[in-house]
Amino acid sequence: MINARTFKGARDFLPEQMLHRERITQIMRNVFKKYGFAPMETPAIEYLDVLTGKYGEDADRLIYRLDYKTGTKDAAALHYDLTVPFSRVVAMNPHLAVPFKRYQIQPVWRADRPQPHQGRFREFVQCDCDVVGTSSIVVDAELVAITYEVLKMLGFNEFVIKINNRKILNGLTQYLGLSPDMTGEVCRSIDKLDKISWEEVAKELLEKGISNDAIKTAETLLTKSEISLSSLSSAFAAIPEALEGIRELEDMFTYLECMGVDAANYTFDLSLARGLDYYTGPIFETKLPNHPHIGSLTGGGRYDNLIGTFTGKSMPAVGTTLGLDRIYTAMEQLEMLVPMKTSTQVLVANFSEATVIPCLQLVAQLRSIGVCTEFYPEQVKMKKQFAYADKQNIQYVLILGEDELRQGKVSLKDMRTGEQVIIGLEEIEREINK
RNA sequence: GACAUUGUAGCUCAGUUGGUUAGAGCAUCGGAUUGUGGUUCCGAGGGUCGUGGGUUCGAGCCCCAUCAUUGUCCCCA
Repeated sequence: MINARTFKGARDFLPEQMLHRERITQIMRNVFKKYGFAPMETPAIEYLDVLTGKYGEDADRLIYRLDYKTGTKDAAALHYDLTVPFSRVVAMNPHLAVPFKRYQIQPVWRADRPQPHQGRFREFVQCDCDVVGTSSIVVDAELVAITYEVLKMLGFNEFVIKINNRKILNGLTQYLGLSPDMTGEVCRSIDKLDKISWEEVAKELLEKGISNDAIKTAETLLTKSEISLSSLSSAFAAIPEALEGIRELEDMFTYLECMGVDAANYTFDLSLARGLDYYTGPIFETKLPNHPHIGSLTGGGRYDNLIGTFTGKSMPAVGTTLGLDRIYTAMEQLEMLVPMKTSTQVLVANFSEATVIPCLQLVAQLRSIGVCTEFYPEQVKMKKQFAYADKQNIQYVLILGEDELRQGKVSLKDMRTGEQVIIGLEEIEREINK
């Protein structure tokens, strides 16, 4: 016998999960389309060299390499995200009308340690929307607006979209008198500020060889609960790159406000870093402040140099990912998902041999007017059929038995209230839509 | 990859200083005079106690190994 089991970090989704997941992605699709994004897909499998060298050293180790022909030019891997494959597509299709806006919903794979409670898996679904071909910060703002709109529609209230800019972080490193190649290290440490105290971060920075002076300087900027962009711009007055980043964010916030995004749900956060190497401009990430153990729900940013790694010519691009599994995990833990086992609204009971034909005609009629209807396939006790409806959370049971057939009527029971009425066929639709 | 945690029925767990035939709740299935669920009552099935060694007259319990789990870190959606 073979031990039936799922691969570590991968999951099956039964109907009660899939109904929710489909609802979530449907909301996303609708919002993406409303903002002018069109669907796209890329293969799950890519040549290894297409993927490597874009994410940073740590992340490269998490790419799922396939054993197939290792060490050859054909070395392959499962895609680690959807942004890099998308960039490859853009590089291969130079005549795309820009700005090109696409969304893409597919599983991705990462070879790290699963932590389901935090919403971390090896196989998980990313829902990306990206725009290439424009440097306008308007689209960066639109991506944040999309994130806001989707999360609001799903019923989230206490979420924060943190926004920062790689240009500001580069400026910060300069400001601290550190060499540019320290930016990554410094960012990784300060990024932890939402989880650990400044003292612990400072200790980590010291271990990384950052001078005490630099740490002291950093402290004045990072330990203010919320440092404003304007106060930062006076601190960074002599650093042109940082000033540019600050201006971009000021514009972004203006746009967000006029698009009606609630300021309670987004904030500038100097400590937001994001690990992926390819980001160049604004970056953003959504967290639930009351549930910090759940990783970021969404994350994205501008990556103006990524497509250039395939073409040699840089091309502005910005995108964000909505993490279906993170969102789902959060909704599960916050008890935002009402139990659902089926879309069926009406179960027609199978009373006897003599009523099968009229029942099937009734079922067809209900389906033709868009009512999701099931006919119980076997003639078993009513008790069993009602118990099935109950277990499946089907709201209505319809009986067309011999008595009803004689009267030309049906019995309709509302399983939630327990009420049962005898009505004519033409009244069914009105009754279940009551 | 580092540290910690836990492995007993499908699930959640009891199981005394080591002592007969390993228990409960939930879930599943069947029944309570044959046209009605979610409440109740009765009954049934289901476990080589993660695996392999060792100690012992005797191991679910003690020892060693191994596999797996879960959590934190790292990093991320």
